[in-house]
Amino acid sequence: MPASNTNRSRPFDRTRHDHASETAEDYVEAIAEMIAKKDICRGADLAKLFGVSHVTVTKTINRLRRESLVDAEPYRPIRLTSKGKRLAKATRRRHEIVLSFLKSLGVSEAVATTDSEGIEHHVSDETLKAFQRFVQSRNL
Amino acid sequence: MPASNTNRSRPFDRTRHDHASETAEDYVEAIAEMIAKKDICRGADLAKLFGVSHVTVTKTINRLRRESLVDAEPYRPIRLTSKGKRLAKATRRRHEIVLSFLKSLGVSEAVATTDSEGIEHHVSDETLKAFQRFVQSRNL
DNA sequence: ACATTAGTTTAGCCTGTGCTAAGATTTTGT
DNA sequence: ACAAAATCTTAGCACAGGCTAAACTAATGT
Repeated sequence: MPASNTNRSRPFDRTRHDHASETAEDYVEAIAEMIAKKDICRGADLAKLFGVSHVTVTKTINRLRRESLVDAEPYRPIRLTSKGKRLAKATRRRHEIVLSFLKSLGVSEAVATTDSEGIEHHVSDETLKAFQRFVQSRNL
Repeated sequence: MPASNTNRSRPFDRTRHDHASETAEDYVEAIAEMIAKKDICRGADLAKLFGVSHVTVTKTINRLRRESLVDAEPYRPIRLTSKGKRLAKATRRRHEIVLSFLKSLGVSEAVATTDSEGIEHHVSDETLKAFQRFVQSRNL
């Protein structure tokens, strides 16, 4: 969530809600990627990807539906709403910047992949811009 | 937790447990800092610092006690066990590296402070070393 | 067509982290 | 000494995200 990341008033404002939106970001990003790759996204795929049970996926998807990020009838593949697509796009952009930044810094591909997953949700717009500047300066 | 951070086998291995250990890290770090500063740490201080109710603090402290990170009798100030102190020290080191790294990158003090809070828990040893190298190279 | 398999949902449980309200204990001020 | 203030605990609720077991629906193969 680019906007809310910027407006974090004070430190230590990370609560249950922050965790929930991180999960939301991970899900919409993964859903968008799967649809791009295989034209379809099923809960079972997400369960495998995230290493959780399909039941957990169902529950989370229901929450995302409540939040109008995801659009899916029972027993049907999962799609993103336009709101979900927007969030997925923003999350992906952020993720890519963090990943290429870590690689530019000299972190190995494997570790950069893992760490960028964790870091992407905690990077403000200002820091993201600093990351971009750095990558750009390295790729001259 | 430096060790477990390094050994993350695959991406997306962040579960309830990861969130719980982030909380643990934040708590022991804060407790150590308060004791260093004011010689004493009370739940009410933590509640104010983290912006949660004191009841939430009590519950979390109870969990940390179960995990032998914290040592406290009822209605008494909170202390760290040696395990807690070790974790606090490691967390603090990590935090400081991330913070000075962000500042070296040109991120403002305020934003670096906030972002380092979020990022510190997701940085592997390899990435941390890359951060250190960068800071060092800037401070020549 | 229909049985098997794959995928999904529902029910019911647990833990962590959040809350308010109410009660208990310590500390503090007079 | 003791009332007021500060601090802490307990009880009881909510929600997110984890699980297994069991039931249901859809897709697939012969």
